[in-house]
Amino acid sequence: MSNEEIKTNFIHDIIDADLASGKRTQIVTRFPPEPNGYLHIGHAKAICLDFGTAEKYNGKCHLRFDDTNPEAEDEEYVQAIQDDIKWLGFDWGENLFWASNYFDQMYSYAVELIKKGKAYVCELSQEAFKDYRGIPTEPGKEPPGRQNTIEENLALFEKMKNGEFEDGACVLRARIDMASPNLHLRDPALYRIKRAHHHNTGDTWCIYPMYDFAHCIEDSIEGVTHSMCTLEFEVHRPLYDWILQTLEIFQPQQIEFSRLNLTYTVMSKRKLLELVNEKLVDGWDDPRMPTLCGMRRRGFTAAAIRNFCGILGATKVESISEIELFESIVRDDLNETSPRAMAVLDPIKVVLENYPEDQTETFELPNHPKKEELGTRTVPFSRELFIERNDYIDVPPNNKYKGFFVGREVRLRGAYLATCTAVEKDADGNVVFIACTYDPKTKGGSAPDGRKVKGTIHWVSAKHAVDAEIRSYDRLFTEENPLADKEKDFKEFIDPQSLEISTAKIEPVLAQAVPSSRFQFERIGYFCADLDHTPEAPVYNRTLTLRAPRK
RNA sequence: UGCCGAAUGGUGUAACGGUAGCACAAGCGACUCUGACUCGCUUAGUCUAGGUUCGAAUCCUAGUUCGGCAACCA
Repeated sequence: MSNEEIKTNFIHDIIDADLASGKRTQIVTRFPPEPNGYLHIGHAKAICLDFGTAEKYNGKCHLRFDDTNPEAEDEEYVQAIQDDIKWLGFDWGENLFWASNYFDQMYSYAVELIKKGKAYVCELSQEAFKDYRGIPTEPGKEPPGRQNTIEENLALFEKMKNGEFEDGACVLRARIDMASPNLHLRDPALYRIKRAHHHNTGDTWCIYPMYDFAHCIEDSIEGVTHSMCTLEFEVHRPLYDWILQTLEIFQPQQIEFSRLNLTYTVMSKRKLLELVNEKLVDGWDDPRMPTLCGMRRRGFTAAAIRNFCGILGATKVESISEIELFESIVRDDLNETSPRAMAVLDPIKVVLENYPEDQTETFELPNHPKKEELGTRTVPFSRELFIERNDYIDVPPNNKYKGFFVGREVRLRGAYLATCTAVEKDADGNVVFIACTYDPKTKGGSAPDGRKVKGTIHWVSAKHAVDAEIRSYDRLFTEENPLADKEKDFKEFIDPQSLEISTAKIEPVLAQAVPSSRFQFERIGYFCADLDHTPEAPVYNRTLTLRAPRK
């Protein structure tokens, strides 16, 4: 696998300039997940940028849980998020932080804002405030309470904190500009009353800071120099800056980049949740999901995901990347690293009529055609074998056909050359078994007389074969962009064939593999032993097929 | 009709005033004990119009198109 070079991008240009000018002398970034769901490949892009940038500049990247909304968040996600980041190969070391650990500090900053006349308690209902905020093309109106004295606001805010108001009775607002063309500057809410049990602070607080107030302060406290986020926060940046400037505290620079979108998938947390809730997939770690746990179960590698994110880079252009690029990078990685083995997915029996009935022999086959260091494995061979049904045909369609037809000699990979002599069919014309003769002088697969054969096919010895459940996964949706059609629900575009379960004949080493091990099933694709896999009941997930010409 | 942002082959990106390059995709071919891998070749791009300049994808102006923004979510 090529090491995932961090390409330069516009963010690094900014950092280079900041370092050159002396504005910054060290680089601190952060990845700030809200513990309210599982990480997906879109998050991986952010993780690679945040951690990758810190790595590139010998800086630090903090992992900070942005746990400011206890209603939405849950402890269950905290460990899963950490596991996923570690799996991707990043390490935050000692730098694990929680927004909730700053609640005291945030509260005093809010008090400070009030003292500066820059915040006030507003008793307008959420609904009523909409009226005052106005619409983009027209200025808003001054809400009642905006002219409260500092003392009044201080007292009211304290009451808010002390639980003297009902949930939603009032909020603390920044006093900025009710006529601003940027709606986020029309006196945004800073604190809301919400009696919810917090996983970290318990019932200490009944008021919680809003994202806009909390996030910039978290970054500032931690000395983050470059705070990267996605494009939709662009219009929040003036507020981010306003809060820190008004508070006169350390000011990180917020830099926005575009989200990762992929063809044939959806990325929004809400939509993924719909798939899970409606049981259209088998949970968050369904191998068709773009979640990191799903992709891991599918057999995709962390290196491929990192490499992919690195190749995509970062820009401010809204884009949708082709899944083909990701798949190509996965294949590159898996081709290098996966041991080979043989499995027959659609078996049909071959009988080598001149091979002794009770004989069994074994072959030591290399696990990788180009990497000797991956070693060899023992593969048993006997008179009856399984081969793929489509490796026999009555009449070859073209001269590229590799398989058997009557009279055709092919190579049984790593074993012998064999010639098809006859085929046995049932009343309906279905092939029951194929009769062949093998050439004992071709042991190992090459003929002493130097004759060439057109094809090499894979096989499994019938009496040694183990039945395995194969879960063949494919792209979840039939449309490149399942969200493009506004008339239809994206779930209508789910491909019913995105999971097909079958039973295969696999060679013994594949049964013995431990869960999560990856193989290339020769001539078929890349497979990964599922979490459910046991030697007695093997289960393999298809990660990807081998590259194949389009049908 | 307000504000913010973005426009380079089919897709994702690079070029930082000096030969528009790379990868994926697509097509053709070679090689092959995997129709894989590998290798060779081909197709294809600077949103438009002006301007500055010896020279513009890059700077300026105007326009066009696309995206985001009106949670007590993040």
